[in-house]
Amino acid sequence: MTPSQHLDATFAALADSTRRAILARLALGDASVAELAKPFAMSQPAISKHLKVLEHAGLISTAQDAQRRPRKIEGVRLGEATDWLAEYRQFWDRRYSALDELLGQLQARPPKSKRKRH
Amino acid sequence: MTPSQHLDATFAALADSTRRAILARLALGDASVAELAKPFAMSQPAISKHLKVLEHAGLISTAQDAQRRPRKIEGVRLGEATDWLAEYRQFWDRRYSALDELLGQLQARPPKSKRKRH
DNA sequence: GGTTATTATAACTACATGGTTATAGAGAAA
DNA sequence: TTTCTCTATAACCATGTAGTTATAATAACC
Repeated sequence: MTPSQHLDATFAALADSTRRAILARLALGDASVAELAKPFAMSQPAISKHLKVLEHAGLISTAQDAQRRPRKIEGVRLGEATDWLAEYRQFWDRRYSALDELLGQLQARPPKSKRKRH
Repeated sequence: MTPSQHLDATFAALADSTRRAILARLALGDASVAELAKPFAMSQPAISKHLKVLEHAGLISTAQDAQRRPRKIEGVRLGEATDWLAEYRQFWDRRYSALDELLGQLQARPPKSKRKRH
């Protein structure tokens, strides 16, 4: 898979509130399919499908414990998605620009002398 | 739209390489539909559809200039998506944990004495 | 007015997605 | 061996998505 295809799969997997809730649960620790399905008014096969989408995107992995198939969160793709979004920080984050950064520093620790002007 | 629906729309809009490329172009400055369509081997109506998806997600807005409908990038939703992802930083970012932070500091400036062991 | 440029909309096709129910399979338990 | 538990898979349905071509709408230009 190319990096672009990774982003396709990652963002598509995150574009569903059920799957985001599953990730939120897995952030607290690994969990079986039955545990993951419990909070939802949805059949077990539906949850298995969501898990397949998440795993295809590389956001989770599967282990084995008797009949159970506990899922575990995997961070790499989330990091890549965050990296992609970081390129657009300037469009919402006031702290982004070098000027703002400088102004913030000046406000926190105003220089006493040797101020340069132009 | 609820915050969850915003995330649905945002992540779904980002799950397509054409739309991500359009955002990358708009990050360089506002652009008309024709300008946005030029790099793609795709019909103009197809681009208009992608723009509609992006606008529905609140990632871009439309202005008017004669027949032209220049698009502009809007950062708010990108920021919300980043905020959501930030909750999972610990799963990929080594710098996240307080322990790692401390270890990094120790490595940068190793203490000369009073080293504790266990 | 007639033409040209820019963009949107409509109608259509092919395929993906998100859900269902029914069933199969693998492993533990009795 | 039989039964129970846990999970996956198959078949199906409704809807959404991504593209197409054809056409309409709007504004500028001659």
